[in-house]
Amino acid sequence: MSSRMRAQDPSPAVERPVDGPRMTSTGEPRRPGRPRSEQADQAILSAALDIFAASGPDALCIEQVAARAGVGKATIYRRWPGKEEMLVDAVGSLETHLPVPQGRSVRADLVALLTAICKEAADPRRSRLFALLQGEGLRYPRLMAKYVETVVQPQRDVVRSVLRRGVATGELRENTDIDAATFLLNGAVLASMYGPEPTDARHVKRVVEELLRGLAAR
Amino acid sequence: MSSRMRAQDPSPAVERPVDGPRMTSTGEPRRPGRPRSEQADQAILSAALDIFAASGPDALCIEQVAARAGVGKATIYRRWPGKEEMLVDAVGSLETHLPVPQGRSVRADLVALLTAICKEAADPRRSRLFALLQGEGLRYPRLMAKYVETVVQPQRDVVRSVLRRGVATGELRENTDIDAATFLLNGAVLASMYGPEPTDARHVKRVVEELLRGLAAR
DNA sequence: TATTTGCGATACGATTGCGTCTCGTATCGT
DNA sequence: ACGATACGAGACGCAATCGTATCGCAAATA
Repeated sequence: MSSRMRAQDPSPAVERPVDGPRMTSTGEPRRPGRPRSEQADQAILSAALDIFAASGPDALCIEQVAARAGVGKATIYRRWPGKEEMLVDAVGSLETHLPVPQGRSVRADLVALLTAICKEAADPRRSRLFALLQGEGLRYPRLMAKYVETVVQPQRDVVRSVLRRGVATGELRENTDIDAATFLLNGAVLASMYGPEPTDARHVKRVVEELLRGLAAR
Repeated sequence: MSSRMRAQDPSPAVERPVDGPRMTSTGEPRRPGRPRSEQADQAILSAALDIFAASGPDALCIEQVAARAGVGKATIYRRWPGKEEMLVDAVGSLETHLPVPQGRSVRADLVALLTAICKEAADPRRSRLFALLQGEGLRYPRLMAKYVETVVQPQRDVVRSVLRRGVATGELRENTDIDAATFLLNGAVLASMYGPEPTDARHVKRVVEELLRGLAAR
């Protein structure tokens, strides 16, 4: 859901018969006059993400976004009342593509998942966004919440489901602490984002391996 | 080392006989005139850290720092040429107090260390600093480097030394992947800094426990 | 005491980004 | 055609912050 009622959505409650040209592509009633450009929408959000990644939420300025998107400032202010609202929608436009766990083994599933997450994180748009939100989250709570909802939560949910299934099938200890394990796994990915190295597949494999085996000597 | 030559340190190479009042507390030659106020130094650095934690490196402005420190702007510009140089020294003034590993067991040492690290991280000055640097590190490389040198590196070194000693004493598997384990441990602490919960001692214990035992069923 | 430097305070011009507004043009429904 | 709305472009005034300069006073050396 958008963070703000758009001008072209006067009221979702208004019902109209389906009669072709009066409806937008989303099936809602349409206002007279020239419709807003979907292309401009996308260009703005994309430019916002790029500049956000490059500059952070403070240094990002509407004028830059407008310039890069090739639109006028008014075109942005017509859609969002301010910087943060625009960014919330920009973050919401991100999509997370995670592999579906194959279920052959917890090890294979975790490696596949963490590899995919690290790969996504290698996209500067996401890694910078992520890192910046770590720091600015407190000052941009809605932005932070949107990011967690859009990106973080799905990742964490999949990891947890893999761990839980591992316990169910007996591949993992019965009394495995799912929360602690999730912390360890998420954290390892996280910590890998500091360094300059882009976290290759071997690294992920080693981390999963160590966690499954445990450090303690037998 | 300071990021900048202070005016009162014209040249470390100049040698002078020790003759009491002509020397500063650091034993360096002294200029005529009123010496700079150590109190102002400390007030500025402290205020800078506070405001940095509250606002981030962009929103932090010299005027605010001067106001909170109770000094004039000129007193700041007399010491540092700009914002980043001041912040580098401010970060350098942080001190890390880590417990010395007792060596009774890897488990106990790790729990003690991670607990201390989490506790330090609960200080907003540090946690916000840390989080902000995650995001702004690329734009403030010297600041980031100073923080890593002052805070991160010591922590990582101690954790690694504990793991290594564990391998030496046989408490940990001989072929333990120290790098991967360090990632897991650091990451778990890191990941815990997202949530609103302040990462209590129980959490740390569980994380260490799971990592030592391993998730895999026997 | 004379000199030198630091002090807090504040005024200053320059720069930057904000959010509003107004152009003339383009694209819709009627 | 006509009214309505969106478009790109950019001018405008406002506020914040920058870094410099200048007060008169304080604290040190010589």
